[in-house]
Amino acid sequence: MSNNMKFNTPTTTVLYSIEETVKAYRKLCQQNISKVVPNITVDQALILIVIDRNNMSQSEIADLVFKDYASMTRIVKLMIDKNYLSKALDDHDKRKTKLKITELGKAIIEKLNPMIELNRETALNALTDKELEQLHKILSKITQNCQIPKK
Amino acid sequence: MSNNMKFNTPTTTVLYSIEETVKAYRKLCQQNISKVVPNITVDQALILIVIDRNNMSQSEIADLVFKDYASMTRIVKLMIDKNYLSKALDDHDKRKTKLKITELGKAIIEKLNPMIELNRETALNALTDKELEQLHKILSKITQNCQIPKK
DNA sequence: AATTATTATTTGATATATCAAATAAATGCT
DNA sequence: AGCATTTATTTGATATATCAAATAATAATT
Repeated sequence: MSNNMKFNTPTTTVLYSIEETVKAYRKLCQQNISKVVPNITVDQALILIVIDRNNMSQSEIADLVFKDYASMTRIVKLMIDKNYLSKALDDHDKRKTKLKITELGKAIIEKLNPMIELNRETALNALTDKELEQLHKILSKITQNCQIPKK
Repeated sequence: MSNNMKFNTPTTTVLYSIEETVKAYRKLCQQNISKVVPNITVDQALILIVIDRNNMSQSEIADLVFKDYASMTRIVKLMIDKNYLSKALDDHDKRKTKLKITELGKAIIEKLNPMIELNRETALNALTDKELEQLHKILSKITQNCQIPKK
């Protein structure tokens, strides 16, 4: 009821402040990543690392990083062009795509790792474990609330 | 130190879960907004309302909603094409743009308002005032941590 | 007043988001 | 086996994000 006392106008709504944070974090990440690997985007960097750590099909990876399949197709294409990735069909299911990190890709991941760690530490500086837990819990609730039942 | 125990891989970092929430909320908003006003995007809807409530120049509005000026230019252009907005030069400073809501725009805002309220309520369902405060506080900290000093 | 610097906005180029429709391969059904 | 359905990915169209460079108007400086 009075829940929204301070969150009443569009400019003071949750989305507003959450989105502000996301944008600030992405900007920080992009700037720092560019210092160690020019010509790679935050999304590409994340996807590269996720592919490296998970042996999954393209759309499973997409789900993991919350990318639309169409977006994923295009991001992957760009990374193949830059020779970070290569693509092959899954032997057992030729609809599926298997993505492999190239040597160049692996070298880039090595460069990225410490910077990603730094970015996280920078963003979470002075946050307590408790706060992180709270944040996670609250965000989960909101995410849950926003789920649209698919019929 | 052990701060990151559970937040160690890229897929479990803050950005990850914050971005998940943002995307879920945006999706909900878009679906609901489309029900009352087809052919408008979440961003356009937000900007329309913010323009209506604030008598500011284009870039001030952009700052308010965290849009890049270039993006703002294009969003505004689309909304002018759809006759939601009109544009005029500021009399005292001809570099500045004054945006005005058209009659059609005003009618659309009327349709949007209740849905925006509903979206917020849906997203924040079952969240306590305390949680909202915590969320706001934690997000502010992170946003602050991510600020890049501009020289 | 003329020149330079700053500010507001735009444009170009490229990356990503999203929806709908198209493909192609695999599965399920009869 | 043959056909309909589902699944994984792609393509097209449009919107937005971001950076750099361009414009145009104002402000500051010499």
